[in-house]
Amino acid sequence: MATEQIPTEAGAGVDRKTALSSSLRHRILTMQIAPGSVLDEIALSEEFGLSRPPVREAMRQLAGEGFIELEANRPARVTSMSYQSLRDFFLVAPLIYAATTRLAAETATKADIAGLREIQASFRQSVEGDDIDGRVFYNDQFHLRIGEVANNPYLLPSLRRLLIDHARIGKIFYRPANAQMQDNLEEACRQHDDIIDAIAHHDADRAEALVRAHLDLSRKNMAMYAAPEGMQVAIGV
Amino acid sequence: MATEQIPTEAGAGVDRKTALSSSLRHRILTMQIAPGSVLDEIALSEEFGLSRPPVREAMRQLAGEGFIELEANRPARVTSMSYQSLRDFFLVAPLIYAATTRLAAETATKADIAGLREIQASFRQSVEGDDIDGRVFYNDQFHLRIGEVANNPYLLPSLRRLLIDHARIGKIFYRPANAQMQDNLEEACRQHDDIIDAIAHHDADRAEALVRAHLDLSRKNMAMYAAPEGMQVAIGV
DNA sequence: CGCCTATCGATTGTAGACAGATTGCCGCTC
DNA sequence: GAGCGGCAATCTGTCTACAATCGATAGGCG
Repeated sequence: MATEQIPTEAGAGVDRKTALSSSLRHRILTMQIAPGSVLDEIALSEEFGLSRPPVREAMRQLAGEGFIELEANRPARVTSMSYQSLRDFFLVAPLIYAATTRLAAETATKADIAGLREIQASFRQSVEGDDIDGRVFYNDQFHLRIGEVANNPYLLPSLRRLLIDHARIGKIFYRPANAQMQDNLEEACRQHDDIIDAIAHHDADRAEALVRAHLDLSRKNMAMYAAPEGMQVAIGV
Repeated sequence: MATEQIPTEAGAGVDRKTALSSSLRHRILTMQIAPGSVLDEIALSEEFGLSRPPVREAMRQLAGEGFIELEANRPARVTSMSYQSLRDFFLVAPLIYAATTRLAAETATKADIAGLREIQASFRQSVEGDDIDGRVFYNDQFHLRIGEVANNPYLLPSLRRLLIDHARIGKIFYRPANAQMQDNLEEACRQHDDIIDAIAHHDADRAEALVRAHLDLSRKNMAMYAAPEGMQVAIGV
């Protein structure tokens, strides 16, 4: 267990607790830690040079965000996934994604657009390179940022929860399997660009349509067994 | 500080940490602790006979649920509310409430219906009596239970977040001010009954329409300054 | 031979005490 | 007299150590 790889994406050298949280989020999103796995408090405290209480605090927080599940007198486990999860996901995702994207299109500033383009640049780089975890991570960051631009505290919790499993579903299904999937990936990348454009032009209708198509692409990319049509949403603010 | 009043609604004598969480939730929902108030770790640890670490754990959890807000090296504060909050609330609430209610109508079992009726009985009792906190609390429980019946892990986080402010908005505006408001309150109570009926008959369309009307009633019950129309949702599963 | 039970080990939960940061106050200087 | 700087008190963040609970294994009984 000398593998001391600490991928603290934010590079928080001093704040080890933040590093712990970020690292765990990243590992869970990229399935370095599989759904259902147990998390050992002592191992984590040693890895990050902390004692157990702050580790436990971080656990509670991650549990609140939906990354892990806690049970009394039992070890923490990474939130599990099932076929039911997939069904639930594709039922709700269009609803939430469409709503956040619409709101983002209405309120985005130039700084917001710049931030989105920056993330998208990293995503495109991951797509062109062979960085699977990067794709998963920056796709997550992209949609999360849209949610932050939308800036509605009631919508964000569900978006965050969706994004966790969006990343994990992606990690499962977006393997470099065949040429068709590579095409789809590049299509997804173009859709990101188009979504940014629509948001930049405050075109909520187009942004919503694009994000729906974006989700449909994900859905079609995997076996159809778990994919209902999803809720339709028409927003008239 | 001999005031050892422990209003643990669940009466969890042994599990003091659960009692702490439940009590804080209840106090925040009923605005016994006002938005923006600071929470003193030491005072809470003394009140519930705990040391600070478990109190801090509970704080992290409550922060994840949206009840309080944490900042580094600063005291925990109850999540604040603003005019913007009200606007955001009525924009998103119809979307989430409609979706959860539809799903509940599709999946509810007889046991679920019985549970809803039980909560509704307590709500009606609070309405007929003069128990304002009871109204706030059981209305919260009613809609939360519908969310639990819907049983979609991606929808629940936002519903929970909405319900926090639904309760607090209710506490602000549903004072026993005038006869009109009393009428509205009784109307809301009848709507609850109707919603249960619609769910029991698996009539998703009717359930959705009812819950939208239910929210409109809330919206009309207060000054119109903060109330946009809200997003429309049409669900075709 | 199989099932139940009791004890042991390991892990979770908690307590009390210590370092680091922040805020408010007081005194000093201009 | 007003503004700035330093000091102290308080609170947050953390650590070490102890208690309680759970799971597994081994032994005994039917």
